[in-house]
Amino acid sequence: MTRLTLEQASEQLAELGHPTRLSLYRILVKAGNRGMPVADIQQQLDVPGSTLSHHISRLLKVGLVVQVREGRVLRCHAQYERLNLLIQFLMEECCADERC
Amino acid sequence: MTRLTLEQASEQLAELGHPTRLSLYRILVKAGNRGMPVADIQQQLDVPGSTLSHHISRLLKVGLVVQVREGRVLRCHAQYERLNLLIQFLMEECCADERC
DNA sequence: AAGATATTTCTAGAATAATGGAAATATTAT
DNA sequence: ATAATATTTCCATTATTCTAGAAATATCTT
Repeated sequence: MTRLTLEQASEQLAELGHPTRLSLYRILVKAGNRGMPVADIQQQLDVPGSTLSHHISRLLKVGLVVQVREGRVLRCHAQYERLNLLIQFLMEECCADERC
Repeated sequence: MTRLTLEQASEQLAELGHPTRLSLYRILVKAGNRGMPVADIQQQLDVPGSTLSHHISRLLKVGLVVQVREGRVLRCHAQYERLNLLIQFLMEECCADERC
């Protein structure tokens, strides 16, 4: 994928637009390529499992996060590429006019 | 202001996370420094006035848009600085780990 | 002052999202 | 097979957001 549609971009923005999810996403960004198991995220965020799971699944749905199973642990990874596309989308046309 | 809090960032992201508002915001970004009157935006977006006003006020609330009255016209302007802060926030720590 | 224009505020109904406990599923260990 | 662990799915409740008509406000024109 090389470019987001308005729909895709607004969906992703909406998912990042929740404090718990934004925090979760940043934890994963910070965790880098090794990612992080759900349990570790939960420890950092201090929310009930079902709530956390709900938020993770929303980030999964829009492709900002990916999960890989490792035994009984599910490891989550931030999808940097998606964030880059989103930022690209936000900056598009930003200089169609004058200085920016 | 030089840095957003998580709360501020998530509020702004939530407001951009709606297709009509994202579209509206991009129209203003594209319009550049001269901005655009509400009526002109309405013509481009084709939504009822009260709906448009609601969306504009949400963007105003988080500082992504600013309005200046010119007679009976209200001219809207995108606040690029805010978007830059937001993008900065999203990219923070992005390379705390390895390649990015 | 009255009328026209631009836009907002009020209001209410419909839709969507957030939260978290309890039950279900998947995997590993004994 | 049973138990233990990790996580999700189900469910119901509460809260928030969306939408748009109608009324209100602000400004300009005559």
